[in-house]
Amino acid sequence: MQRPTIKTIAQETGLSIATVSKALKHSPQVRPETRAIVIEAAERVGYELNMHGVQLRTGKTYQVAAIMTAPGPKQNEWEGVEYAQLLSGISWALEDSPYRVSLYAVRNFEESQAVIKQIVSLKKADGIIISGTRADDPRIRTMQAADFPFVTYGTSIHNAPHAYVDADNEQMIRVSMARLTERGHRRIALLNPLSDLSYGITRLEAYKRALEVAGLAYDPALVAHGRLTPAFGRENVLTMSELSNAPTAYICANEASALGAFSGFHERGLVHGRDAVINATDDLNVSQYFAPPITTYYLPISEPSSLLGAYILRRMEGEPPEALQTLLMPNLIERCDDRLNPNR
Amino acid sequence: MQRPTIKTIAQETGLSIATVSKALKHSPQVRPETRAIVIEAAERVGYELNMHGVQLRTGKTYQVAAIMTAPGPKQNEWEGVEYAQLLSGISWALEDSPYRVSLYAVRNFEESQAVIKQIVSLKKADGIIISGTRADDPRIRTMQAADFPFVTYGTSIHNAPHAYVDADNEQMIRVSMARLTERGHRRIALLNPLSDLSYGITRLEAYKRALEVAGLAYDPALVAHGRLTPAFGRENVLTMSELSNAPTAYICANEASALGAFSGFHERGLVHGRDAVINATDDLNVSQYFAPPITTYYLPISEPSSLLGAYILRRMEGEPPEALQTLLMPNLIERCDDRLNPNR
DNA sequence: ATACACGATAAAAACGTTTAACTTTCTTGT
DNA sequence: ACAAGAAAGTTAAACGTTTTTATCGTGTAT
Repeated sequence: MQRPTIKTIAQETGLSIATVSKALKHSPQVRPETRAIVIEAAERVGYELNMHGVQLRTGKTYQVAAIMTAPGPKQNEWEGVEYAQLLSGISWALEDSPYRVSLYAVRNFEESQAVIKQIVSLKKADGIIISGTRADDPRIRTMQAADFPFVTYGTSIHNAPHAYVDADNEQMIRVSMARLTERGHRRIALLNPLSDLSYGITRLEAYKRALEVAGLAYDPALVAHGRLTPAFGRENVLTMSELSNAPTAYICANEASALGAFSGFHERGLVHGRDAVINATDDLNVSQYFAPPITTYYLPISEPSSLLGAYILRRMEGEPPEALQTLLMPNLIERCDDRLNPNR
Repeated sequence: MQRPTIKTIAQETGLSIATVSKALKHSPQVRPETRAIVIEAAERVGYELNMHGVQLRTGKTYQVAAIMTAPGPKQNEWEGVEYAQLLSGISWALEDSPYRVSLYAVRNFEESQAVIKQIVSLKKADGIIISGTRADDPRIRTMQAADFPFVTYGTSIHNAPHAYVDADNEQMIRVSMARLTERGHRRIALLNPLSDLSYGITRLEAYKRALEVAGLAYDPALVAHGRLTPAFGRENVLTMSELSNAPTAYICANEASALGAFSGFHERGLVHGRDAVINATDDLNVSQYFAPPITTYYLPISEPSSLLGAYILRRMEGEPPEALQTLLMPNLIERCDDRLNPNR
């Protein structure tokens, strides 16, 4: 038994395939009664739209490309793990639409650039979702030049307006810094993502402004940029804690680097809350299981991810990008007093 | 300017589209000289195969469906994070093929069953990769009944032979247990995945056999089944450590539950190496950053994931499933002596 | 010389859908 | 009563590819 097509329904109902097609798409050109007949027949024979026919005819792919930058197969660092939740969130947001998530894993920025050019020029998808945006991102320019729908996870600084979702990094750092300086911290380290990433820049600038407000000097030795792995967090605690004027607080850009920072504490014999404290941003809700639990900004990854999915749908329907821009403010979870206490 | 098709090449060369099509697919029906002309013209005009035409004509989708079971959007536990690396590994394995990874996020087993039935009956993909296999897995039966190519991450126990990749859980538990009993442990807790999962059963049975070998009694109070979140690890340490005869070693099925176990230690004031030890399986290489680092079985997730990709390709080409079965043995990394030492 | 096979190419049909253009029937305003 | 227009269908073409079948020389055996 062959899979039924609109032709099957046409024969079944005595109508033409054109009418069947129109009826199924709720075209006003067909009478409600006729439509009812078609729908009934469709259900009776178990009809399901064959996307291949649609794709060929319309040129639409009904694919949303998710570009996932992950380090090569050989590097097995704990990095980018939040991508799993990000992808499933996007996937769920598209659930009731005809769109599917098509995965493009790339190793680095250059590859992502090449992949995006390909998707755009060969129209391998109808929309693109990228992350890891740079201050001036050439991928964004590529997609804008081709008028191709896309949403970014992360803002850009020098690009023309586009749809994005991001955490409010500026506010996070501002509040974090105020809170720490209030509690007596004078030497605060910033463990930041790679310096070409847009949110790295945002965070650094907010950090500098906060120092100024608190009347503290900016010391480049307390700022590190790198891939946000546990190794990165560990290395920097090892180095910075040896400074003559070591930091008493570390602000980690994610949970992985925070875990690594703890590892550095352990190695150096530092006690959290006595010698220094760690604050972090966490979108996997894992910092509460650290020993001790630490103060974090928590933004459940499901929120930005479902927004990304919703926004790409609306973008593909032609909604202007200006209406699709959101900065989400993570929740401050104070698991720790974060004042240094010499008796601990 | 329109995108060039085989028709463009046909006009360009004066050949028919049939010949062009055959030439491009290296059919023996066309002379080498003719083929050379076609290839040259194709490159000159920048021809790229349009998959939609192929898909409609051949019925092949060139999609590999990756079924990803992740808890619903509302639950933001640190679970399933290794999926990101798993997906990127699969995606890379398919890189040089015409196949793409199409993501299907599901919330639970029932949904995955429904999704698989749909993919199989509506031929929404050419192959399927699933994980979280059960002892007797109905999804496997569905796919086998339809003679649909698939590979599982995880073995099954009662199903007919199929292509799979898995870690060697039996050996892992056997060696782990021998090592711990050798070091004097008499009360060993097993933090296991959900009991309907195939590898949960494998691990439990290996655990029981190891107890027997060591002449130790099986105590159900030392075995827990559940979703492998940090919360799970923590809860079980909290409970088990209160037993009159508390365990001196915890074997955790993944790094998330191990992290949670540490959190339980901290809560109860237990010291790792003095009161008890934690061993784990880890495919993200994160246990080395625990404080202290713990002994783990480490299997870089890139290995099984690239195998999964390679196997589904071979399976779709018709290779029999019996040739595509691999148990990978993780590396034992001893970061800790794991003997209890009261002076620590 | 004639039939035959063979090698290389062309013609045509098909996959399932959408949509522009057309036809027929019915309604409506004058 | 009649032209104009709307409403509801139908016809046919098109998207890009593969594949079956047909065509046409050309070389070979009888």
